[in-house]
Amino acid sequence: MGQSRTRRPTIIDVAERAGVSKSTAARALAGSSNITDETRERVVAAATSVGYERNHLAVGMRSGRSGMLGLVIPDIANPFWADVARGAQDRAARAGASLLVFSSDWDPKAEATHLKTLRRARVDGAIVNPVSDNFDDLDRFGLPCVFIGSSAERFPDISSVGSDIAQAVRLGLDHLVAKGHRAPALILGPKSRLARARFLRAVHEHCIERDVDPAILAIEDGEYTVEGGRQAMRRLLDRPRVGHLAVFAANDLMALGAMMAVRDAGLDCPRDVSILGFDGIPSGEFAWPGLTTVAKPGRDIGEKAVESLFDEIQHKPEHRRIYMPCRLMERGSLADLSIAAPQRVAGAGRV
Amino acid sequence: MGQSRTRRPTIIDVAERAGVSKSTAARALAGSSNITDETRERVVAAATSVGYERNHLAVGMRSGRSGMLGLVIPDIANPFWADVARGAQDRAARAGASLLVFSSDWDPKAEATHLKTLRRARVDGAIVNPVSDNFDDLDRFGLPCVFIGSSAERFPDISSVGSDIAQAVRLGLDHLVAKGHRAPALILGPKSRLARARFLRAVHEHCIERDVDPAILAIEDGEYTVEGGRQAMRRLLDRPRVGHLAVFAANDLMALGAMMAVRDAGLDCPRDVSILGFDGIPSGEFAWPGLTTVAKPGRDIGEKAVESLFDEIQHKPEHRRIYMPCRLMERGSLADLSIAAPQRVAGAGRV
DNA sequence: AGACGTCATGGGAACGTTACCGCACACATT
DNA sequence: AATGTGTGCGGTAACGTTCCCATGACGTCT
Repeated sequence: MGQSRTRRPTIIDVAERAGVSKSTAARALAGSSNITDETRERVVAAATSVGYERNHLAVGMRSGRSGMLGLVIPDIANPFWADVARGAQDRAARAGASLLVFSSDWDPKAEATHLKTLRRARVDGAIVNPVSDNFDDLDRFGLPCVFIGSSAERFPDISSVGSDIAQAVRLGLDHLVAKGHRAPALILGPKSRLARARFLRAVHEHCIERDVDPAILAIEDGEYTVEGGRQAMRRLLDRPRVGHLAVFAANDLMALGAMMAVRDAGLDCPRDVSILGFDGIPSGEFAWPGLTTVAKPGRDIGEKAVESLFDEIQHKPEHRRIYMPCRLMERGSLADLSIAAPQRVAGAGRV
Repeated sequence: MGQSRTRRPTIIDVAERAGVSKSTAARALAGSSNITDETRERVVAAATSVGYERNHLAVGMRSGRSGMLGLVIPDIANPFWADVARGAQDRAARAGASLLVFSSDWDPKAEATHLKTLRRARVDGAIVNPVSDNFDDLDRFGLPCVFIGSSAERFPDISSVGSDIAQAVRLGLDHLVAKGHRAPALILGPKSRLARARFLRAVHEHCIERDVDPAILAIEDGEYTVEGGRQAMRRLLDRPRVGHLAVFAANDLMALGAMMAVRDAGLDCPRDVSILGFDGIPSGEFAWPGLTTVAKPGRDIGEKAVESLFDEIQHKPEHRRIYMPCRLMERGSLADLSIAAPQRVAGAGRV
C-alpha cells in the first residue's frame, strides 16, 4: 500500500536476509546444483518474504536470451491474424516467453521499422508475415526467424508455417462436387499476390484429376475486401449463364461481398447462387445465409510458428516448411443440387 | 549472409573503430552533451559501418526503464479487444515503446500469472481490463497501472479509460425514439457484471428525463454471447405483445443472436422486430439486415489508455478517469415507424 | 594416518549501457 | 602572470544476474 515507491528487492536483498552469499541465493533459486535442502528452504523463504521477483532484463543481459519473441503481422485487428496472434501468444506463454506484437499494415517500411525495434529489444526470434521482398537486414544480424503466410514461399531458405492451400482447395472443390457443383466460378485476389497463383494452381490440379477442363472456369479478380468481392460478383452475374451459379471465393470477406452483390441483384443465395468462402472468419457465421467456408487454422498456425521458431533459435531446423490442414465449415450458403434436382448440374460445367 | 553467427557489435566496438572512448561514443550516440561535431560524425559513421544497434536490455537495466508496456485483455481474438490492442500498440510505437499483449480469458488466475510475467519482464507499466477483484499485488510492487473497461469502476483509486456508457445509451435510445420506438425491450448481460448495472442505470435516467416509466420496459438477461442473445430473444418473443417489438441489446453478439432468434421464429427483422446493438464489431456489417449499433471507440480507448499510462509512469496523474464517446452506426435492423405509420408506436410504451 | 575427492559455499568477473567524476587544455578575467 | 571558467574527453562504477573458480570442511580410500 504505502511502500509503493521503494526499490524492488534484488537477489542481494534475498541473500542478506537468508544470511548467505548472492551466489548461493542464485543457486537456490535456480533450483539445480549443489545446495543443502535447509539452505534452499531458507533462501526460498527469504525470497517470498521480501517479495523477490527475478529481473528478466538482467537475466537477458547476462545470458543473451531475453525470453521475448516478436510477431509482425499485417493487422492485429483483422480476425484471422488476431487468431494467429492468440495461438502464438498461448504457445509462447506456455514456454515462459512473452510476445511482442506489431502490425505492419502491409507496408514494407513499417515492417522494417518493427523489425528494427524487435532487434533492439533483443527478442530471441521473430515470426513474420513478410511484406517486403528484401530481408538482408534480417540475415545480417542473424535474428532467428520464421515466416507465416503464403508470401513466405518467396524465401525458400527460411522456415515457414502456412495453411495447406492445396488441401484446402481440394476440400472446397470436393464439397462443391458433392453438392452437385462441378465447375464453380472463381473469385480470386489481385494478380500481384502470390496466394492467388497458389490457389489457382491447386484448382487446376484438382480439375485435371477430375477430367474437368480448367479453362472453362469463369474467373474474376478483386481486392481481398468486401467491396472487391462485391464487384467481382457483379461482373460474374453480368456474364451469360444457365441455371444455378456456384462461386468459390479465395477469401471470406470477398465471399461476403459476393453475397451482398447477389442480394443487390435481387437473387437469392443459396437458391440461385451458391457461395463458398475461404478463411473461416467469425463474421461468416452471422451472415444470412451462414457462409460455408474452408477455415484456416489460424490459432494452430500461430502455435506451430512459435514451436518452429524455438527450433530455429536452438539451431535444430528439423522442419523447414509446414503446411497446416484446413477444414470445412458447412453452413447455409451452398445449394444441394445433388438431391433436389440431380439432373440440372452446375452451369458452365456440363451440357 | 555468411557472418550470421558473429557477436552483435557493442558500443565498445563503435568506440574502438571511431578511436574514442566508450563514454564519448555513448555521448555522441545519445546526441546531447559536449561533443565536437567532428567527433560526433566520426562516431555515427563508425556506428553505421559496424551495424551497431543499442541494446535495450542493457539500457533498461541501467536506467530502470525497459521501454515496454503490458496489455492484459480478455481475448485478443475478440474483435473489440483486438481493436483496443491495435490502438494501444500504435500509440506505444509512436512513443518508441513496445507492447506485451496477454489474454486472460476472463480468468483471474490467468490474469495474475500474466501480471507476474509483466513485472518480471520489467515493463514500465500495464493496461489491464480487470477480472479479479484483488489487486494488492499490483499495489505492492508499485507497477504503474491503467484500467480499461466497465469493471474498472470497482477500483476508484486507479486511473481508467472506458467508453461513455451513459452517452452511448442516450445515443441509442434517442435514435430508437426518433424511429418511433419509445420503450424498447432490453437484452442485458448477467447480473454479476458491473457493466449491466451501468447500462441499466443509464437507461433509467434517460427514461425519467423523457417521462417514461422505466418499470414498463421488458428485460431479459443472458450471457454476452450469440447464444445468450438468442435465448433471451426467444423468451422475449414468448411474452405477450402488441405490434412492433424493438430491442436494445447490451452487446453486438447478443444482438446478432437475437436476430437469429427472430428468423428462427419465422419473423422478419426489421419488419416485425427492430434490433439495436452495442459494440460496433465488424460482423454486424455482414448480418442481414445490417446491424444498427452504438459503436465503442476501441482503438481510441487503447490509445488513450497508453497516454494515460505514460502520465501515470511520470507521476502526473492529471486525469483519473476518462470516458470515450461512442457513435451510432446506422444500418438496416431498425424499422422507421415514425414515417411509415406514425400512429402505431412501440408496443408496451403507449396506450 | 596422510592423500585425495566431494560437496556446500563465497568471491569475483562479465554481460552492455549510462552517469558521474576528474583531467587537460584553451581562453577570458583580475 | 596567476587564477577562474568552460569544454571535450577518458576512466570507472553501477544496474542485477549468472557463471567460473577458489576455499574450506568433511569423509573415504589406500
